[in-house]
Amino acid sequence: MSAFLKLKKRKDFVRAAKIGEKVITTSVILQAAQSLSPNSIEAKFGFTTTKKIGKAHVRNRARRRMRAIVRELAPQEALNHTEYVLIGRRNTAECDFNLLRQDLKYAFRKINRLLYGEKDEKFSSDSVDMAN
RNA sequence: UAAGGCAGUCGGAUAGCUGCGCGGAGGAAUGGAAAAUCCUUUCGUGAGGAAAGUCCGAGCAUCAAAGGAACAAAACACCGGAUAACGUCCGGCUGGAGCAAUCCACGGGAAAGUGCCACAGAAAAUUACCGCCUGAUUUUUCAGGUAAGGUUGAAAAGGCGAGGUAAGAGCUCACCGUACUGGCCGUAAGGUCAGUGGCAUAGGUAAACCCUGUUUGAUGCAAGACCAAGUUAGGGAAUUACGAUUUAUCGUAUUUUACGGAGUGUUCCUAAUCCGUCCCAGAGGUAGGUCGCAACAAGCCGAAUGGAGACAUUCGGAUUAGAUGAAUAGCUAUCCCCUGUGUUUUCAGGGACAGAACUCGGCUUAUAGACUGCCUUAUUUU
RNA sequence: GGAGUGUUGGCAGAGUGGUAAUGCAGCGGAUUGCUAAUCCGUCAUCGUGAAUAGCGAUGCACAGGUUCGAGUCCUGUACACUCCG
Repeated sequence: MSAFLKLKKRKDFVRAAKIGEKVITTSVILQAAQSLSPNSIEAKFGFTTTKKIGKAHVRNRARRRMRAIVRELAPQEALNHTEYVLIGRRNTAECDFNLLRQDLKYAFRKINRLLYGEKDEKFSSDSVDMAN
């Protein structure tokens, strides 16, 4: 099993886009929404790469790089009961990996603040503790 | 050595750490147990020559049977061969390009018919404006002959030269082209030699309709098969027969054969199937899952034999991708190659085209760079 | 994965194989004291040129082919859009 749970339904992706919050960086776009079902405790992730960013092998590469970073950052940055959607951009497949990591880290922190406000900072830190 | 042509091979390599899909094996948990799910350890394995475009041909599956006939629609088209099949491949022919090796060509039929050929031009298909010649008339016309010369155009009734004539004309002749006939060579397309016809068989276009011949049923793994949560539930009205009675209600049974109807572009045939009192539910089947589908194939590699070759036959050998919001990644080091700076080292940047989705045979398109073999031409040396 | 449709000036949109229509926008001029409306002209690109004159060449997504001649017919490529669960 992979280190994180995946989003599989189109419905979930659309909900994250419409209801949820959105943060845009130069290398990647992050969307997030609170999970509906009470059963799912852990954070879930989905990846989108449109035809706009390139041909099939470029899209594959972008998706793999995003997945690699999420695997690295998810334990520290992602919150429980939340569904995240990452959308690839034109330079996702080619840019420096460190830049991608910085962008995503920033995006995670900003979106968590937007989603839960300042109050839930504690909750966030709790989850980090739990993850650790 | 330089330039070129053809055929073929490869498509960065190695190591380490952290991870992912699939398969095998072991362990732990849930569970009465099995199955199943999930966690974990370990071993194995994990993109291409085009995986691409979806342009052809097959397997496979469904449509009652892929069975027959006609029509419609579509594709193909020099000749011979190869192949499971093909619009593919091989060898030849014809025409064209090149000094040559070699390359290119949808390359049947225009004397079955129909259409179209703008503008220009007398005329774009059974043509005659100017002209030339003869005769009449007379000072510009008429009748006849002619298709040499002129203009237009992409294209104007074989070309060129000589004879001939009132002027001309294949009218006659030589050479070339072309058509027909015959001999020889070739399986054939065709080649070649000889003869004959003067060519009234009078132009082009079939990637215009069409004609001739050959081939093709349709739909594509989102085909299709199986399991199946949830949801819904049941019966109601009618025909006929019988029985009961409250004489218009209830109960039970029935709606068979014959006959009619039905269906893959259309019509028909063969034999089979289904439906037939009607409506609706049920029969089933949605979400989801399993199979199809993962090591076996008209496949690949090597050798021998046959063949001019495509290829065939025989023998031997190798083989583990299998996802389904979809696995092959991230980082580091060393080497290799390219570009820049440049004497070199160092340094910096970069690594073509591109990602399996049921499986094969082709075609087409994209592709940095490297290598191998053979052939042609030119130059130099021996 | 599969099945189809399309691409024409800045925008919309016609176009039997034979001179690339038309409308809107833009630009120039007329009209007006000024503007709007109206009317007239121009309006793809390049070269030549003093020139928004004239002339020539290239243009209908791109590249080949058939034809005397392709926006149109044939083949391939690119891009855009639609449908099938």
